[in-house]
Amino acid sequence: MTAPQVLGRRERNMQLKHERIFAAAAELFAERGFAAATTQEVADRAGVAAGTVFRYAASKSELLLMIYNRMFREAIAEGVGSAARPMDAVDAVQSIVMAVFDASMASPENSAAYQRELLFGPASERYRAEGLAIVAEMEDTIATRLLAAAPEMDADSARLTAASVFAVLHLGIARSSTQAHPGRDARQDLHDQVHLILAGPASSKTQAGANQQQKGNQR
Amino acid sequence: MTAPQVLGRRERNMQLKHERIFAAAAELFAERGFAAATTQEVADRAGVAAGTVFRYAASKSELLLMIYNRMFREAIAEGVGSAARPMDAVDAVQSIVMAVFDASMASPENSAAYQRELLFGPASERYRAEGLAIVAEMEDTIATRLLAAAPEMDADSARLTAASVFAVLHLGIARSSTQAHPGRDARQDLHDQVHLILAGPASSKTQAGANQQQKGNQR
DNA sequence: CCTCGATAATGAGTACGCTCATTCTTGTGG
DNA sequence: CCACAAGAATGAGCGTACTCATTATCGAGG
Repeated sequence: MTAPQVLGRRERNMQLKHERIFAAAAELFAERGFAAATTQEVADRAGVAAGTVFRYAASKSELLLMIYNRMFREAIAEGVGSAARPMDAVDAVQSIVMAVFDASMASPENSAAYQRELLFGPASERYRAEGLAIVAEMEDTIATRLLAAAPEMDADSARLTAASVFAVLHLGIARSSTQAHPGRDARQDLHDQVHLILAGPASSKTQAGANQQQKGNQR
Repeated sequence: MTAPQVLGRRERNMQLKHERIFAAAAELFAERGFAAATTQEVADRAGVAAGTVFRYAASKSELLLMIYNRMFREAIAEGVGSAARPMDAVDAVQSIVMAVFDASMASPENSAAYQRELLFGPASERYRAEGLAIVAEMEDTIATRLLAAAPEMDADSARLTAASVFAVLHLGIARSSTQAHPGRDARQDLHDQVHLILAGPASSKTQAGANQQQKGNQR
């Protein structure tokens, strides 16, 4: 259905191995967590030798990036989707941010590891570059949305504001795994932070107003 | 000979070893970078066995946290100090943020590693907890300063805004080591981001304008 | 079909962070 | 001064991510 099968056995096998390794890693990370899973286990489950894993991913982290880049992209798409209907720009950005955050909460520990590897890992690696490109796209989308709602704003401010929104999202995901602020509702805090960044302190009527809005009304 | 010697040889030796290990780690990380230095080298330079290092620091990361917590604290104090004279609240926060950022630029790679370990490391460790407390203090200081300038603002908004400022600083330090945005001036971007967060999009004229603004313009 | 160059796969080897059973040191009571 | 308990120091050993010389496999040309 896709391309004509000009693939020889060699390329075919490589493609299958790539898929098996990817799938094995995804399963193991989901079952036991990124930190606890070993590359040997990934190799075993994929039915390849230990060294073979590293012909398909430069590092263990790259396996995580491969897997979560997809999740990240899909969450953004979902958030953009629910922002499609006419909507206040702030709410549109919120729906993107909260979609990513909610997706992260499916496995907070692995998502935190993803954020860590994405932003602090070696830049040379392929899937990290891909992940950073997704971040850049997300920031672009947000900046564009802000500009559409406020054409008098200059482009650089919109871009920097979008970067700040991502920074807050990044730290929100990071802190959700390590219970740095145990008493707080991380989701609500993130929502309020984005609101404060986009609408400014002046526009927040009261804290109660920002804080008490219904949990379910985002999307 | 200095303090009253109530210490036995035992405690005295432990104290000296702690200092030697701390100093050896600081030197090695400065010379070769955190990632390249090994705990064996730290032990050798401190004149102790490999295992002894781990009686004084729970992990290699803890060595880094020990060292950079001090730098972080001092940078904040310096920033707070230069914000002591009467000053616009936005500028006061800027002086804190930029002091930390500038201090980080003395060794961007290690500072990025510090941010990584601080926010993503295991919470149980002693020096990480200490570092997080410094972050909390910094956010408190910023929140208090914002409230002083705008008493009508509610406390939670100030706190969340301060957290956003830290998030942007954190990511700024992270990106300064990995050249994620090569064409950009990271310092200027950080400055502008803080300005946008604190003063809101409406008040920003241009990038240059944000940089060159007068000190006296009240909010 | 056979040969042979290219390259994919292998798995023992390496480096390094960290552990822990053992050894050494210190302070104390007799 | 000696014996001994507490606990600090040691360093060989372990687990794991990653490497690389060697081996297995593929595909093209004869």
